[in-house]
Amino acid sequence: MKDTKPLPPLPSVARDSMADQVYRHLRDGVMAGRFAPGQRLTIRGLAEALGSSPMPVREALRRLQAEGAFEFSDTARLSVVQLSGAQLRDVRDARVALEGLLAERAASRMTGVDDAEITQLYDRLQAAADALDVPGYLSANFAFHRRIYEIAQAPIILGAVENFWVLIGPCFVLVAPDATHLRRSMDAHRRILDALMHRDGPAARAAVTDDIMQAANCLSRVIDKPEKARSVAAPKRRRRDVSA
Amino acid sequence: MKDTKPLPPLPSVARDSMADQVYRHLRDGVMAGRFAPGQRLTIRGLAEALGSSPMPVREALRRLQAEGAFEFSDTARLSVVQLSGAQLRDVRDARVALEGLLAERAASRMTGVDDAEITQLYDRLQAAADALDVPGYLSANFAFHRRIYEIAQAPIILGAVENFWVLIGPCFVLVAPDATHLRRSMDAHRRILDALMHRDGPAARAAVTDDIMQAANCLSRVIDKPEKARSVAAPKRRRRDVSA
DNA sequence: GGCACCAATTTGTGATCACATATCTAGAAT
DNA sequence: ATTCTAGATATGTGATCACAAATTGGTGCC
Repeated sequence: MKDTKPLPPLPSVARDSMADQVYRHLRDGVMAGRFAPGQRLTIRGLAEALGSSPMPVREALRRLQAEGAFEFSDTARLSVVQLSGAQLRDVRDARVALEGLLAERAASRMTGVDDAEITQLYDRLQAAADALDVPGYLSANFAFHRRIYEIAQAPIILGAVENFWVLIGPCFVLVAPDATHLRRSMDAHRRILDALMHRDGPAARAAVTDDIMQAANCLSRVIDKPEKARSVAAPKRRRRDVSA
Repeated sequence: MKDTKPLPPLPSVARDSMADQVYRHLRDGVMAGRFAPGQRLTIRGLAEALGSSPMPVREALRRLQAEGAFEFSDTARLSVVQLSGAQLRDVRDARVALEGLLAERAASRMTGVDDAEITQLYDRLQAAADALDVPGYLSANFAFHRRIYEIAQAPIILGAVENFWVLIGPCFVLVAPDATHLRRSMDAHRRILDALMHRDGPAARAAVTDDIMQAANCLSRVIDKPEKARSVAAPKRRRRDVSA
């Protein structure tokens, strides 16, 4: 009769409002390169695609606006942020500084359990690279780096780093699956893995730096060059928002 | 009769919605240390204090949640984020990395016009320090650093740095006006100023690093020590939200 | 006196509506 | 055929309401 008390201690699954779900969904989508730079979206359109009312979408978008993923134009129109070449270099430099810090710290805190997990994520990354699966590669790449940085036990810094990932996510829709780039990238990842296994902080920092620099070089080749590839950002007419 | 066209070109003041105003107001308040760590707030209370409906406040809070200034607990209760000692050290390290980068870059891009502006902001900072005016000092301090970093022309990185400032803002309500600390801080600021005037990047980075490290030391003395000072965060009863 | 229990209030969340403005679509004039 | 214009539609913003969960305040029981 009075077993109404033993219930409260249940995990409570950390509170997951609809706005939170929409937020994570959109954020993951941005980081996985499912939105093109400059792409126009609408609150109502996203709400319909996600099967919710506009309200949770509004709140999720405000968060993503703060993170720099989306922007509201002067005329209050919603669009995916489009980074310039200079801004892309800023992100690169900031990433080198912050992720280098995290990589170095992670190397000194690695344990045997971490070795196994990191290696497993590395294998998944390799598989995505072999399959030339860009979205899959992006997800696996971020998962690989995130797991490493989590070992550094600096959630605040990791949060800032993830914000930068959100910024560069859309840029990757402009780059086609390039075997050469993927191979070079995997080379850097291999060096990151080795450095971590040897608990070599400076080497881990150097490898992460190379990885970031190389990704930036790859992106700089397609940014600030309004040649083609714009077909992705502006599909002529009917720019109905994506369902992703 | 057809003078409806010549109007559009008006400045349009860059679109300033009520949600934007509330956002800036709260953000400035947090950075100026007008909110205590852990302080409980309510959407309706803030809306009433700011003379708006709950709607703009909700959207502003979502942005500030993304920046880490406020948080919604498991039970969806709103409060000012309270950084632990470890998190404070993370912010310190990230600031050293990012602000050092910006300071070094600023030193190489300084012009005579910048010299005058920075000097002027330095004088304002000195005045606030002499008056032992903590809120005024905080505002002047951030304005001084922001102006310097703007010269580095890396808005993306500056945005990330300002996010860190938002995080440490509330901590400063716990620290009383300390003449010793303020004097030491002004010493670092003096060195920053000198380095910039001599266009000495490495020296500017070193001075900024010292400034950040010293501020962190100051804060670490009052964080993670639940002695008193909690009277500010929890005014016994009636924790009606502030009007600031 | 302390503690458990229940009613009243508070509060975040989601939904819906009204409105102003921007954008789009058609139609007409040249 | 092109361009300009006016009607129609689309869209972000702000306000209000309903609701469920949580907090609070008081009451009585041990």
